[in-house]
Amino acid sequence: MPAPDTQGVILEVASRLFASRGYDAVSMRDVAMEVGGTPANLYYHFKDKEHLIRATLAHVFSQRTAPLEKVLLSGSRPSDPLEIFIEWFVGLLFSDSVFARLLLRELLDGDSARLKYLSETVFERPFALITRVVAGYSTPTDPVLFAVSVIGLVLGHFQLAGILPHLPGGHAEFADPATVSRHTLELLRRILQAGPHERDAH
Amino acid sequence: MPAPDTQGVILEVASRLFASRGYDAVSMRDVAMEVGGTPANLYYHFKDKEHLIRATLAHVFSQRTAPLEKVLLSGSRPSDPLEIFIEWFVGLLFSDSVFARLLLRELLDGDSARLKYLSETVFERPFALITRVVAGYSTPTDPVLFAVSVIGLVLGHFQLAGILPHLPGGHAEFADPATVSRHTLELLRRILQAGPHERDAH
DNA sequence: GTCTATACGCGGATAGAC
DNA sequence: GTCTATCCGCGTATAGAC
Repeated sequence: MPAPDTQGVILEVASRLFASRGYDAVSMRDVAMEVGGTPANLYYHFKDKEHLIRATLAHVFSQRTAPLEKVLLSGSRPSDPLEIFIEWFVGLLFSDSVFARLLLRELLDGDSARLKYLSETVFERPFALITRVVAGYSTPTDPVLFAVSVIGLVLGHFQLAGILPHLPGGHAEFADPATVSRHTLELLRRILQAGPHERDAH
Repeated sequence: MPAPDTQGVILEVASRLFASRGYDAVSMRDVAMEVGGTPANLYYHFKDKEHLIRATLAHVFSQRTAPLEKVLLSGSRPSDPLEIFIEWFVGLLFSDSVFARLLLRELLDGDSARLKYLSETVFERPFALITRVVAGYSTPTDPVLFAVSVIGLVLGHFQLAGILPHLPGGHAEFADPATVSRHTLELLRRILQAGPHERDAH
């Protein structure tokens, strides 16, 4: 077994806490306590709280998006890449709340510098992959813009899942991954088939 | 002119600060200072911070969503209700960062009790209205689920607007309201036209 | 690497005068 | 209604021993 690897343990604990409660609501004391150490030791491994946050984000985002490349290549032949992506992304969001919540936190509160940093270090690749996937279809507008729609649609469904049960007509099943996955795919297929380029598609 | 109305002033200031920095990062002192008063006086008007937050949210959400009913009715005839809604919602999100950010904050961090409270007091009506709008078209699946897609799609575009300029191919114009509005409408129209119920629509 | 001890300001919240 | 004064715990961060 590998050495205890304190840094890794800290990042795991921090990612869980930051994701569920937010950066401000989680103190260095909280993280240290749950790691089984002291705040002082955290400051040995990370210069300050901001650096711990950045390291946590980079760790989680890069780790979780790394499989995408493989997933897209190794899909079973009959399914199309868009389906593979949607199912992977929906599955990730709904099953991995650490990833999901940290991502939404950054989109909401990440300052421009942090977003730029994260884009360059981790998001560029996966976003380019998704753009290339949708570019394989005959998109009604610019593929990049359409990629944003695809990601946004899934993200939106995930976010609304929490409030949906309280809204009129909002059955709980509308907020489950299988439904979201099937439904968004259905919508996207209709868009992809309805265009004037229909003949060239597929 | 109406009386100074301290409560209202507090809510305005609080909504601005909470929206931009988050609840934890804004102290009662911060709010008091910007209001031109003291923390003690805030506690005269609101039991504690949690109550101030709830009052702020209810204030902002109900105020901003109130016009929706009128907007949907008074649309110029040639445009369809979905277009009216999309343009209103996109415009609201992109022009009113207080509303937009508080909404996203709640979807992310609102506990179930607060989401239930907000749903019952302010979101039920607008959501039902939107559901009814989309139900006027031949939606491919359940109208409620489709309403979630419509809201989610717009919300997703708005959220990604902040990071888009840093991503490959992410031109700044893709993140502006006019583009988002036009583009999402284009997508939705394709979905609405592609269904097997096409003949019955419109 | 990890600890103990500690500095010091800021946080929510209340008592009681005006 | 609004203030001054205050309590007290918790926050980040560091010094220095082990």
